[in-house]
Parts: sequence; C-alpha cells; structure tokens
Amino acid sequence: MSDNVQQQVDSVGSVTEKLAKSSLDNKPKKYIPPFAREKREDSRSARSSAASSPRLQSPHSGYGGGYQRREFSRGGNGGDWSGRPSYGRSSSYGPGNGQNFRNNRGFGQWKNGQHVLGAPNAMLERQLFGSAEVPKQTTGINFEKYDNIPVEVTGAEIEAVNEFTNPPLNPHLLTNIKLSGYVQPTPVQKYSVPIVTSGRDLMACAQTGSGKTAGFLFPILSQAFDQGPAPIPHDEDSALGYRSRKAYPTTLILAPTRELVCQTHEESRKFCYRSWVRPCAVYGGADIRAQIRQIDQGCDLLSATPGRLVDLIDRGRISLANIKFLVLDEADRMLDMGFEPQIRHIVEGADMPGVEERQTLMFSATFPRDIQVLARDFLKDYVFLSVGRVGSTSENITQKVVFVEDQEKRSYLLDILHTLPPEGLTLIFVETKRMADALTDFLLNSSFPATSIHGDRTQRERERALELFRSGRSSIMVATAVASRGLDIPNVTHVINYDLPTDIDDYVHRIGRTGRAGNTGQAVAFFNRNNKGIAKELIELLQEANQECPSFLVAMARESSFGNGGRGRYGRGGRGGGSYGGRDFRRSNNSVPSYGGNSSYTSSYAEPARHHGGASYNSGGGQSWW
DNA sequence: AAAAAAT
Repeated sequence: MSDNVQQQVDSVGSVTEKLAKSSLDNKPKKYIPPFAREKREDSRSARSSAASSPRLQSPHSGYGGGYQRREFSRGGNGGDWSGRPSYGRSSSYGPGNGQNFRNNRGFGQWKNGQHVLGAPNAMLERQLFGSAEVPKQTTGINFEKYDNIPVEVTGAEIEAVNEFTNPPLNPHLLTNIKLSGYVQPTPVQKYSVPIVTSGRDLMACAQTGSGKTAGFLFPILSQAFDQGPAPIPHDEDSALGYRSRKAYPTTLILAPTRELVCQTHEESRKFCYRSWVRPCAVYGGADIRAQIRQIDQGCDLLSATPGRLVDLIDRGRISLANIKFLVLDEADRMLDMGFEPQIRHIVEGADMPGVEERQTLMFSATFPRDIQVLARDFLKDYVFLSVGRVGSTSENITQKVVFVEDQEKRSYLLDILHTLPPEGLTLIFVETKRMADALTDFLLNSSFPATSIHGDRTQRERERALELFRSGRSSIMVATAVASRGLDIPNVTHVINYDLPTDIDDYVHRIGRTGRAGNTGQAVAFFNRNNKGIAKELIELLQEANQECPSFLVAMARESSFGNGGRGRYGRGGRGGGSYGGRDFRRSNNSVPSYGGNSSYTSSYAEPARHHGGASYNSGGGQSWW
C-alpha cells in the first residue's frame, strides 16, 4: 500500500520535473514556479501549485478537503484518487504552519481552540491590497459625504458603531480592514455591524457602492475569527469510515450575476487573509471541476450564483448543514431573473438549517410584494435598515436627456465620444446583446478602444472585458443589463443610455455606475418615441434630482399618459425617492403580506419616502408639475 | 421584450 502511495508521488514528481524542464527548454530564463507566477486564474494556479509541491499547507483541523484527501490516501485506500494529478499532495509531512514560503497561500488555521494566523505573504498582499505605487482602488470609504446620508433603522434600538475597533470587531479582522484602506465605517456598516453582531436578522436597502459587502462580511467574519469552525456533521462518507467529500460552508452569499459573485469573493479574500476562514466562489460558465478543486481546498465562506450552487449540492460536493449565515444579495434582482425556485430549493429544499437556526441577511433595492413574501419566509423578526444611496442620483450625477432617432444614434454617439476627455471611463448601455456586439464593432472600426459585456459572451470574455475596462485599457464598454446593477467600477465618469431601459429602476441603477465614491458623473440618455413608456417617470426623476427637463419629454409623457402609459401605481417598484430606500412595510401594515388577492398590494407596499407622495402614482391622475 | 442563469 505504501508502495502505491510512493508510486503516486513519483509520478507526480516526474510530471512536475517535465513541466519545469520543458519551460526551461523553451526559455533560457529562470524557471518560475507556478505559485510565483502572476496569478491569472485562481483555479489554474491553485491546481498547479498543488501538483508542484509535495505538501500543501493544511487547512484548519478537520475541515476542508485538502487535508481530507491526504488522510485518505495515506490510509492506503487511495485508488480513487491516484489517477488524479491534482491530488498529488498525497504524502504528508504534517500540518502546514504557514512558514513555508512556497506553500504560503495566506491562510491560517484553527488549532486547539486557537486562531493561528498564517504567515504574511508579501506577494499576496500586493495582489489583494495593492501597493503604495499601485494602490488598489478602494471603493467608497472615507469621505465626509457619508455623514449626510440618511439612515433609517426600525425593529430595534441600535447604537451605531462609528469606528472600526475591538470590540465589537475581531483584532485580526481589524488588521485586514486596515490593510484594505478602510478608515471609517460607511453608514451601512455603522449599523449592519451591531445589528448582525447582536444576532438579529436583517433586511437592508443599500446599494453597491455603499460599503454593503463589507457591511455584512465584517460582522460575519468577526464572529468566525472569534469562534472558529463548527464541527463537521456526521455524514454518509464518515459513517462508512471515509473522510467526508463534502464541503460544509458556514456562510453562504447568494447573488444574481457571476460578476457580482466574483466581486464579493474578491472582497472576502481581502478580509479572510491569514485567517482560518477560506473564501470560495462558485458560479456558472466556468469549469466546474476547477471549482470543485477549489472547494476541496477549503470552503467556509461561499459566494455563489444559485444555479451552479444547486448543481454542486446535487453532486454532493456542498452541504448547507453547517450554515450559520445566509446572505441574499440584490434579492429583488434575483427574483426578477426568475431565481426564486432555485433560491427556495437552496434555502428550503436542501439541508440548510431552518430560519431559527441561522442568521439571515437580505439586501434589496426595492420591496415589492414578492420580496416581502420572501422576507416573511426566510427571515425571523428582523431589523430593517434603509440607507440612502451614496452619490445619490440627485447630487453627484448630471443627467441629460436628448432626443435622438434610432438611425442617428451612432453619429450622435461619436459626437459625444469625441468631446470626452481621454481619462475616465465611459459605459454605454444598450438593450440587446446583438446591439452590444454591433455597436462595439462600430466603435472599434471608428478607432475607439471599446469592449463589451453581455450574456452571450463567455465568462472568460466577460471577465476580460471587465478587466480591460477597469484598467482603462478599454476606456469604453458597451453593456447590456448584465452590468446595470451591482458592479462597482471606480472611475466611470460617463454613462450613456444609448437605448433607454423600459424600467425606470434600471435607469437609476445604470446611471448609478457613475458618480460613485463622492465623484461627479455625467449621464446622457438617447430618447425617442420608442421610449415614451418611461417618459413620465423619467420626468419625475429628473425633477427630483434638480435636473434639466427637456420639453419634448413633457410632450411625450402627455402623449403616453392617454391610455395608461407609464406604470400607474405600480410604477417605480416602491423604491421611493430614487435616492432613498423604501420603508419598513411592517410599520404601516402590521401583518405579513398575504399571498392571494392583490388588495394588500398597495397597503403593504413600501411607502415612497421623501419628496413625492404616492398620490402622483395613481394611474392617470394626480396633479403633475407640467 | 430582453436579459440573466446549470449543462
């Protein structure tokens, strides 16, 4: 049996040698081991570094697949794995202590009830946090604008946490927060930290860019660092005397788009640095085997899109039995995209602990009835937190609406692009994937550095496009709805609505891609007859934001208001004032929203906050300012 | 009506 193992190691070793040799042959340069190469794709580098080194740093005790596999093979019964080079770390030299540079992946471990931090890794630090020369863009911290942002908390008396301190936050987490360049909590963080720390469920209205992700990661990780991993449940594999093949994450973060999952994962990696908590991301469009390998190397804090997660649960690679925290990010978006069945399968149909046994945090920009129903089913006696948009539509963004016929859009766009300063990024929204491709081609032919992102591009292409755009190598990105929400790209100075959306909420989200982090932004929209459906709501929005309102828009709105144009009382999805979130509907309506019968619709609907009363939404009626 | 998401 030990021969078996030895053979396995040998074969892996020779493969590694060959790899090293061939790269030496090709290039007389010094061989750069995989772990030292510029990281391109997580899974790939993780895989090759596993193959190149006989041992991988052990995860915390009894947790995570890397350790399990090794134990398994050493037990001699390694037939299942012997053919798989990715598990070449089958011979064990004992648990890693983070001191071996080659295997230092910035992880710590939990040992004998103690949090043992991994050794610092300068390279990884640069990658995660940037360096003095190339500072990583920090998203939305640290400016006085934050003080004016309205915050509403209902459901509990909560004392804001105005500084990052211990307590309530774990000291190691504070170190990582500092490394990330976060100096002061944003409004959402000031409240989400104490709310979550106190053990309450949370329903929050806060957009990306408000520090929302860190807002839920901080209290969750702080508790994880303090308390260590939960014991693995006894499962089928262990009942048969094997180590479990499943990962048992303690935190699950669900988000609607792959990009959002990646973004959350990247944030998580920063704050998990050197800790025992291993962040992990799974989403569609990428090689599932690579993701499974990643899961095997530890999966404590899992970011996922619903479809891929269901797949992995069905394959028995992930169990939710250990979930302590469930986060639903952009919940309204997930429902819009038809994810409810999958979400319910994950939350209610798998082995996730019940609502009383876990802590659930839900983020949503709007509070239509289906969200309220979801809240009723998934949350227990929750605290409602509503935070105004940072860089709200009204203040930081100059909005312009121009009348442009479809066939004139291209030349009009070129006119605009020619006037733009070279620095700064321009995001152009179109309605269809085809249009995104066509327009990108056109721009490239016109010598503009453009790229595009939409759902028909492969995940690799999407990530590359985003990277090109973020880095400024392509200062123009043409996008469909996939990029309208959630994506946090600093330095977007212009948003052009080449095609206007039919949903005014989408419009708000789109223009919210600019004017972030206290900067100002410009938004231009091309309007023509085809868009008269949102004329009325657009006018309301412009008025509210103190923006110029062209007369053609008024005429168009009047035209469309005959025969119930606009969206009547359903309009604006309860988002309220455009810059401020909805209210806790439980206040105005004591009972939980009921299913059947739409009679409760308006009454249980989130009240519009601030400027406009619900009156102006009554279909066809209400006094209008024009 | 389009887009997104598991293959």
